[in-house]
Amino acid sequence: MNAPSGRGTDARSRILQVAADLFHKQGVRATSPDEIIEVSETGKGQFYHYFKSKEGLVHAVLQTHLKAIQAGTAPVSYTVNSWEDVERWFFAHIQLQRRFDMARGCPFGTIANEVGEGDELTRQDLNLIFELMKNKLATFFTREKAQGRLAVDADVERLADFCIAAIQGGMLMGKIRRDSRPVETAAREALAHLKRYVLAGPQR
Amino acid sequence: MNAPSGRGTDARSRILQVAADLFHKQGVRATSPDEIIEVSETGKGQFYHYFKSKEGLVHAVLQTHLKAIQAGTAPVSYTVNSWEDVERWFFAHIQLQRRFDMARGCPFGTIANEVGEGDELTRQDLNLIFELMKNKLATFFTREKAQGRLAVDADVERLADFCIAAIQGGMLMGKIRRDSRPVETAAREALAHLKRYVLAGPQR
Amino acid sequence: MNAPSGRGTDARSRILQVAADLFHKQGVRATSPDEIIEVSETGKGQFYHYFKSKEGLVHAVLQTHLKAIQAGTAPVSYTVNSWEDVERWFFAHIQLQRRFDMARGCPFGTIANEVGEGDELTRQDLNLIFELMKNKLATFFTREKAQGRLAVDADVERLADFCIAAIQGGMLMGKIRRDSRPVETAAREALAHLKRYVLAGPQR
Amino acid sequence: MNAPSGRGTDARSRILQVAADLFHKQGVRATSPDEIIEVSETGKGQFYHYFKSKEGLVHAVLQTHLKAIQAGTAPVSYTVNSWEDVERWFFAHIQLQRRFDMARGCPFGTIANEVGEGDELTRQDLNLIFELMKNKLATFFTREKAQGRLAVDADVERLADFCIAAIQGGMLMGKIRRDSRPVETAAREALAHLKRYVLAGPQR
DNA sequence: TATGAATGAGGCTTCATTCAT
DNA sequence: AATGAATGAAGCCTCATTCAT
Repeated sequence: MNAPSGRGTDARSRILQVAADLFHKQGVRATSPDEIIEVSETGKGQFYHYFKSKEGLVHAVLQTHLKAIQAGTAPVSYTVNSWEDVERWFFAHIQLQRRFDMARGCPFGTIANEVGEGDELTRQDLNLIFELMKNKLATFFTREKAQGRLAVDADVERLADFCIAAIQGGMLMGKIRRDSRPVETAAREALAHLKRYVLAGPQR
Repeated sequence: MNAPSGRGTDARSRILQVAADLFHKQGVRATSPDEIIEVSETGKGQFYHYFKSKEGLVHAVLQTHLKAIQAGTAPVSYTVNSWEDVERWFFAHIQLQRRFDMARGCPFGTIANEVGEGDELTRQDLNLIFELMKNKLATFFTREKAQGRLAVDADVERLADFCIAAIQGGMLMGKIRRDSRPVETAAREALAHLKRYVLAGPQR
Repeated sequence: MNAPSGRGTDARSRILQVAADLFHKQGVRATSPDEIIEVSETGKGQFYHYFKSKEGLVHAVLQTHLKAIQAGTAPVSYTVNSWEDVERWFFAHIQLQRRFDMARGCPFGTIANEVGEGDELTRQDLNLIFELMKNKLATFFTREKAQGRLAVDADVERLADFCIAAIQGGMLMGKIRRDSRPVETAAREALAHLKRYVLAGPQR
Repeated sequence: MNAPSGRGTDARSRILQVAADLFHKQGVRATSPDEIIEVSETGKGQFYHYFKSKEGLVHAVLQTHLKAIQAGTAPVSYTVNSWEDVERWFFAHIQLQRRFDMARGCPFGTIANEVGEGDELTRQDLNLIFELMKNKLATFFTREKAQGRLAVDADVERLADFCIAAIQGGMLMGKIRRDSRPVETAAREALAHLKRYVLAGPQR
């Protein structure tokens, strides 16, 4: 995602980083190219040189997020190989939100909320991200099930979707209450629900 | 101003209705006073005669929503007196979303997602709405518990928060997938979770 | 100037009073009918019932000032019958300005400054006020001269104009320095200049 | 931005020139960015590219005036090295006013009169200009005094302030009478007052 | 790569006034 | 005499983008 040099401080990366942060903080609509340009200390020309439009930048930002998730370099680890990882996944979201004093929601949820009928591209980009998240969870559940540690009537896909919905909704409530308890509740109840499907399973 | 008769066709109501719809459809930021004025067929002056600013209009819209919830005239019924009502509550949200072809989220969630550090007033307004929603649910759970039909270890407040988080997250996912299944899943799993706390209860 | 009843608190007077104050404080252009209406606690209708336009109000305000000067009820006494009165005249302006923390200039000068090519009516109204001021001063000087107490080469009209210019300029400088010394200086130097024309004169 | 060559035909200079003229003609409040944009044949974007706000433009205009005074390129010469220069200074103001058919006042006085409690920046800018004017006069008076050509009881600072007040007040009166005589009077009387402090002085 | 001038549509708000009751 | 709904032009400013260097 960075320039091949990997310096990470070239204009393109700076714009990308600043944009990601501002989008998270205030949303896409509320963030103007001008603001990004100013904060990233680049020029107008640079902006439109690297990204053909604001929409193009949103795409690039989401791609960057996607790659970070895949590479495991995102602030939240989406790799799930154990029940502890599931818990970690939930609580990492809460941590993230706390880092911003409960004034922000999920970086993807925030952008997702803003997509309108015309933003098909952005919707697809977000879809990819949420699909990836879902798969990471579902894959773990599937494995557990295969090993007889999850109830046969557990629908792994649905459980994954449920996790994402719970954390997204929780973060939204956390943001508007400016209180971490709503998210914590959502996470804990969701976990409690998941655990009901867990079986003793064969000893490893 | 608003005649007690509730005619609903005066400029103020028209603006309020149009604004509520556009805010739901595309968010607050993406909706300009000009657009509201045009669609509601009023004049610029009228807009600022009735609402001192766009923020003031948002406040008025949210107040209207709040009153509609309290009065039971909202498109979703927030009155919960039975487990069927809880189900109805979940599915009414899904219905609402389906009515708009899964292109919109929750009217409150959409606005909530957009609040920034400066929109303290709006945040408070939303808080009131979500508190009300929560209370309606929590009150029912409390009653059930009092009658021995809910497990003693069920935290009614948390269960209510969990319901709201699940439906909010579900609707957001539904919108970005443009598919009703994610919400349905969220609703069903949440319900399943709730039901686990239900006891046989004393015969009436 | 008030309604015949002289109550002084009817809508018309209230508007007039508020307008005079706001015009003095911030000028005519910066004062909107809406602001006057709000502060005077009247309604739109009242405003346009009593004054056919904002310009009409300016006219009425200036007429009121003129009448107050004539009646001797203005905050500054424009009656000049002795050299002490001349001094009083100068220092009353300074007092007035001090009352407003040196944040305002002369009520007439402030309005005068704003007249443009199109405001012929307002210009005439101000002319009348300044003519009146000038006459009050010139009349005194003439009397003094007739009694042999003023040098024969003293041009009474010019001395009067000079007094007005000095105090107007002084007040302007006082306002932009937010310091009373510039006006005081202007007043004192002007007075010193006038005194040079004074003769011992016949004993009374 | 402003090329050192001083071409004066780039957008920024054009805006500055047009603004200075319109501010002088009709005041700051009566001059809209749109009008400046139209007359200067630039675009809205240009305006806000070069000046962050209307207030910023006022600041730039006043800075330009200040520099012109310092550089001696202003329409009125503020350099005073002799009594003829003092006279020239007074009459240059009158000339300036006559050039505009007595329909305008002093470019600085006009802006000064409009400053309100909130325009601290503008007030400071004007202060600088008037201070500069005052110093140019006071410096000359001081020199004269040092050379024994001015009465020892002459307060040079006060005389300078007095000159400025007289000319400012005179111009204001000139504008509202649309007659040059009031200013001329103010100038002549002020000069007469100054001359009273002049001593024969040592022969050069 | 990089800079920043230029463009014009549009966003939010206030203005002065008129009209109907 | 009084109220406040209605109107639309205008005021100040930001937006997303393109262009020339």
